[in-house]
Amino acid sequence: MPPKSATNAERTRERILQATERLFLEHGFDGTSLRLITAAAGVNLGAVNYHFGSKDALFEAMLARRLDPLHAARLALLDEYQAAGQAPLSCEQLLAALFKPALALAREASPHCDFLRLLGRAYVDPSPVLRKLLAERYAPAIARFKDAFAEALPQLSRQELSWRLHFMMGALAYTLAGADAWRLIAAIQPEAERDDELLLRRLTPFLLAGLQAPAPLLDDESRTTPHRAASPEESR
Amino acid sequence: MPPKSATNAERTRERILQATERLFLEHGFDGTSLRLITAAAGVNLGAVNYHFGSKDALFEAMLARRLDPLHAARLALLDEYQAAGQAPLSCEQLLAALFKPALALAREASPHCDFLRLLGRAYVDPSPVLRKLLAERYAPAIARFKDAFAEALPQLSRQELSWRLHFMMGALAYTLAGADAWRLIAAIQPEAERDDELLLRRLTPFLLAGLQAPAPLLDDESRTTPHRAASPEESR
DNA sequence: GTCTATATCCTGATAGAC
DNA sequence: GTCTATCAGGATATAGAC
Repeated sequence: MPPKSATNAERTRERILQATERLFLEHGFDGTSLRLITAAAGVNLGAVNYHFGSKDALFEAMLARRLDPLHAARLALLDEYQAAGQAPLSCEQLLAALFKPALALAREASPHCDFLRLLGRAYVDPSPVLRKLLAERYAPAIARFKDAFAEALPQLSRQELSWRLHFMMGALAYTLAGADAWRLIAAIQPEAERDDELLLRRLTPFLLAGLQAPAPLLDDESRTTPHRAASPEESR
Repeated sequence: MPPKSATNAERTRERILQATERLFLEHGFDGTSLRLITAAAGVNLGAVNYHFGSKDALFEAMLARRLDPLHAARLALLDEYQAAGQAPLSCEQLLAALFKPALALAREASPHCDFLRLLGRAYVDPSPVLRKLLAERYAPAIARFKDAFAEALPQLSRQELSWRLHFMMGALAYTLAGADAWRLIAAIQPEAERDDELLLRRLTPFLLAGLQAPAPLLDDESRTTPHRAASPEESR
């Protein structure tokens, strides 16, 4: 691909993709109209459908361009760790296999793309289009990590583990997305700081402790009656 | 709602609010059109603007109806705990002051309203309308909890605490929202289980451990990732 | 007062001109 | 190949009938 073959068409495509990324971060899928995108990219409305076919396909292309390499790198690192020794991997290692590729790509892509925020937003966006895309595309990669976590945390029941990973995913996605409910609500977050590496280094001990916490004492996994006697209202 | 004194208008209002709650859970703010709402509620489009004035005002009314009592109850419980003893409250107590009113209202409102899911969705929705609403309306309540957490976790710097609360909020909101990225992606979540109380009892030890985890050593390399000696361009 | 009918703008998509 | 002009339907909001 010599500089001459970087045709006008390819540069148009690129401008559309970058505008889509940026606007998606701010407005989500439903809130980002094609007109907003084309206005920001300085291209015509029809160009989107010419290059990508539809809004759905455009967003799929935009996300796949960033997330495919991420998941490939994550699995490669997981493979590497698993090949290194026969003992089960630790939670630290698994978090590293999840975070390090993300950080590397974030550094690589920046400043064109706020990569980690894009990742978070994709995970919390309510649009069925994105949910379905993520579900279909990245299920195998995530399932491998789930199995690895199951080995790292054998004391947890499969159900308990599922929930813990869900909690972890929530803290991660919400934080990355900058879904700043608390920041807005209570000025909780210091103004300037937005250092991806620092953020993940703060997040890691929180998640590790949460994952390794003792399992809660539940009265019975198959509770038939939610006994109101032990209900929290009366106790103090 | 008394059966006879409920005028036609009031019942229309109520049907609109209930439809809005249900559809917002599924589609988010941007994805929930007034047409969708009026079709579900069996009322005319104009009725919404007559009763509420605008889409924004409708969603504000819908959320305030649920979240105002929640935050009032949370603050009342916090007051009660703080009045009981002069020692700083524990994290357990603070989580209880956050969770117990939510659970009580969830039980009360159900099955008309999936209260906790509504709460979570409101926190993760990308729409600026909702973000602004939550920020302006519930800032004082949340700030009080932040101060209380600062007393409960004196070993954490203010900045570290801010992040931990942010992480906690993420796990909470994401889980409550049923933002089922991982569920969809990896069938992580067991099918049937959706028991609010059980969910919060699983979440509590995770959050407690995370909040109380030792603070990361940010300038020391002793807590870097395992297995790999060389981290990619460690420049700080 | 309450809701029907309508107005006006915006959305995603396409057919066809350059 | 790329973009202009335009479509049919959906978006919110309002003017006016009962």
